This record gives sequence, structure tokens and C-alpha cells, in this order.
Amino acid sequence: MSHDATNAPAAIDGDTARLVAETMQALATPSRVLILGHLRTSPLTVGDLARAVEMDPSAVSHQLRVLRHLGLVVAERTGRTAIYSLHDEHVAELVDQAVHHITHRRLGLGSHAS
Amino acid sequence: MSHDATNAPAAIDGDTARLVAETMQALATPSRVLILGHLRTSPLTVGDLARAVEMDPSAVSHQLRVLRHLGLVVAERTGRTAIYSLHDEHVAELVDQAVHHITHRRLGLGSHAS
DNA sequence: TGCACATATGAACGTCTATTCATCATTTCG
DNA sequence: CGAAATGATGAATAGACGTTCATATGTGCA
Repeated sequence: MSHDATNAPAAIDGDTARLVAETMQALATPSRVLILGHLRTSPLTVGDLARAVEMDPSAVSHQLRVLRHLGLVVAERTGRTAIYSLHDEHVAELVDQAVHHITHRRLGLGSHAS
Repeated sequence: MSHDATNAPAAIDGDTARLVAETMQALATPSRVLILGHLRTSPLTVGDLARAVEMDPSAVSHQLRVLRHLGLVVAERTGRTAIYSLHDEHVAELVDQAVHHITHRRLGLGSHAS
């Protein structure tokens, strides 16, 4: 997902498609996008996230489990609380680029491809 | 989704999250990833795609409708056939980056974030 | 030590969705 | 002109899934 992803790939194989879909699934519901977007700005507890995205803490916790299992977020237990962060810079970039894509689509900046 | 998506955004608002999720949905199932992946390499007819991704033509056609409505692909009618292409370079980049992300995850290249 | 707090997890349920099967519309060709 | 080819669309259905409610677990504190 960096600027050197410019060599047109061979058509995607089934396994890759599955993996891509699995990960993109994380960004396919507004609730998870919101969660990842907030974690993009700083590490947060479940409670912080629930308040920030205005969701039930249980719903947030469920979604965080999905994200954890996908390897997109990590939790650091601190006493009663768990501090969640994005797993790494790649995830951060994934979120940024998803948002950026929407922004550029809005601006109508496009040229024909394929 | 280019390399200047480096300014950490404010936390995402609900509308943006909805739009992001809507678009990412296109990449959230293997069948659509495969279709987009093939269209990444060249324009193709529905029949070509069906054979390439080993899906029923009707299933492909349905998915193409989803992708059309999301503005990710365009169809050019030529007699009996319709030639499908990715809508623009942004979509191509979206596909590339989704694949690239998986590739880099596989390689275990990551650093902590957030 | 018992209660409060934070979070994880499971079950239930309503909603969503991808594929299949059927049907239709348009174009091409023998 | 009728049949074949191509692709769009609708309905049905099985499976997936996000949220709610309930319960469990671990930590902190008076």
C-alpha cells in the first residue's frame, strides 16, 4: 500500500483474494472504521472507544475481538483496563488510505484505468 | 491512498466512516476481489470474468452490478457484450494497495503504531 | 473482604448478502 | 426470421454478522 505498489500484478489467486477480503472486511462496517479511525489518533481503552464512537461497550469489545483476531489491533492489559492500539504502521496506513480514497473520490479526481 | 496520506487525520466522523465502509465492502468478499483483480490487468467481458474467476456468469453479473453502483467499475456495451473496466486509477490503486498490504503482512514487516 | 469497575465472552435475534435458478432484453448470425 | 449468444435482473434461500442482553472474570479500593 505504498507508492511502489505500481507494478501491475498478475491476476489475483484464490488464496490471496480470501486473505484480502478477510482483512478488508475489517473496514467494511462503519463501527469498525470508526474504532480504527480513533485508534489511528492514539491508544485508547474500550470505555474510551465506546464513548468516542457512541457505541455500547459490549459492541465495541466484540468488534475489538474481531480486529484482534485479524491482527489489526493489539491490547495491553493495565490493571482493570485494556489499552488498544493499531498493530503496526501498515494498519495505520491501511486506514489512512481507505479514508484518502474516499476523499479523492469526493473531489472527483479520477482518470480512466484498466 | 498515495504516499502523501501521511498527515494523521482527526478521528473519523460518522459520515466518512459510512462511506469508507461502503467502498471497502467491495473488497470484503473473495469473489469481488478476484473480479477487481482481473479487471486490474485488463478490460474484460462478463463471460471472460466468469471463466477467469470460475464463477457462474449470473453471480459475476450480480457482483458487477454492485461494483457499478459503487462506482468502482464501468461497462462499455459492444453489441452483445459488455466490456468492464475499473473506473479509474484510484480504484486500481485501491486494489493494488489491498493486495500489497497482505503481501507485506505475510513478510512480517511491521512496526508498532498508535 | 465485598463491592465497584472494566472488559471479555456467549446466546439470541433481526438484518444483510452472495449464490442459484428463472426470466427477460438485446444483439448477432445462419 | 428464428435460434443462439450475451448479459441484466428478480426472487428465493442459506449463511453470515452486528448489536443487545446476560454472564463471567480480573483488578482496584474502602
